[in-house]
Amino acid sequence: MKSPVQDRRPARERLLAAADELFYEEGINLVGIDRIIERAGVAKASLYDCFGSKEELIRSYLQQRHEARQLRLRDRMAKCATPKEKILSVFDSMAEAVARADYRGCAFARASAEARPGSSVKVACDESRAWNLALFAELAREAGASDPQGLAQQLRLLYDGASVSAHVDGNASAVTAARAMASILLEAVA
Amino acid sequence: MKSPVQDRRPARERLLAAADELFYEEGINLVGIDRIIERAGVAKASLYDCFGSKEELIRSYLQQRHEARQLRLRDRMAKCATPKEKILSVFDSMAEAVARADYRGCAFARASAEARPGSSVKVACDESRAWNLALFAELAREAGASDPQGLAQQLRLLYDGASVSAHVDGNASAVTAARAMASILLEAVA
DNA sequence: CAATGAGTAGACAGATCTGTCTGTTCGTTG
DNA sequence: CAACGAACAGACAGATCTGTCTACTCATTG
Repeated sequence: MKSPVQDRRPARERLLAAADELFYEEGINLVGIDRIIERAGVAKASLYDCFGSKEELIRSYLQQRHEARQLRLRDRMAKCATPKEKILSVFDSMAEAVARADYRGCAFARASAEARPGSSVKVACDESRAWNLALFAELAREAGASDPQGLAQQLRLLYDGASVSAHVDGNASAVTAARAMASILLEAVA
Repeated sequence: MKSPVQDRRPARERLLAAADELFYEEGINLVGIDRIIERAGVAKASLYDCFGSKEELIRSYLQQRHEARQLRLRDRMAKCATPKEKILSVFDSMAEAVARADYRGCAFARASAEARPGSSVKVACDESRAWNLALFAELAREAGASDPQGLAQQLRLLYDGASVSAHVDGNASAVTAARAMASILLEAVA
């Protein structure tokens, strides 16, 4: 009677894939459980078997995005010769993301805006941000900056600004502008 | 029997004041009608008489914030001698806001993240952003920039980045850093 | 074959939210 | 005084959301 399962991936994977699409596109609060299980082609009970709660599903969705982003950046940086190039490649990575039609800004910034303070969702967002800053600081140190923390803060400021503008205004040139400003900051390090 | 109305301001004002506090502090989707009317000390029917819907109340809340911000900036800029000082005073205004204990980031960015695409809330956010950019562009033109639009975009990028960092990380020094970078951009105009 | 475990469909409870409606109080004004 | 409008309290409808629960299917495995 019922349609057979076409997608042979386990329920957990299909749920995460559906969550990734829907949560990112429309926001974690506007998307309900029912739409996720419908898109995933999964029973509600399976969701609660796998994740236990919507909150935990959101956390897993964010963690998955964070890890994917880490991989993407590591791949890209591995092709760079110098720390400075690695820093700029972070902006190149953003430019690539922004160019996609389904770009909706930083997933963590968006989730953070919707999350209850102190929730595990908020914690996941903060961890991702901390990693970003640490990455910039590490690269700034390798590049020989006299104040790596300060430079890292400046770089992230540019990164955040570009992300906001690219998303809200649909203005991809903001990323280019941010990269150019970052490049100027790096020239000063010499 | 019932307690008399202590606050003599009309219901509309009290509703807007309550909305301003709650929506800004916790987000437009997490705050329900009931909590607003309770804080305002107003009957539910009054809310719907005044605004017609929650959506319209949110729109009015954002409009009120936008107008208050315009006034604040105009006041501050009136005390500045040069266009460059006026531009930097925008960052000073943000520094002042960030220093407040109840700072929760840009109200428009937050509302925008929670709003449905195409909603009147989204439109209000876009209008506010457009005004910001136009202000920077106008001042950049007065300052004699060769590419006022480009400079304005850079300035807003710094502004957005500082706002995000100050809010999410609770890091007020981001505003100082953004102001310093803006100052460098302006020196280059000279 | 029998047992197990993963998955499915869908009803249901309980909470919450927006918006409507009824009926009342009270100050102002004609 | 009488009429009116603005505000009040609160019940109610209808939708939606999270999370639980029952009962069924089916493939794998001992």
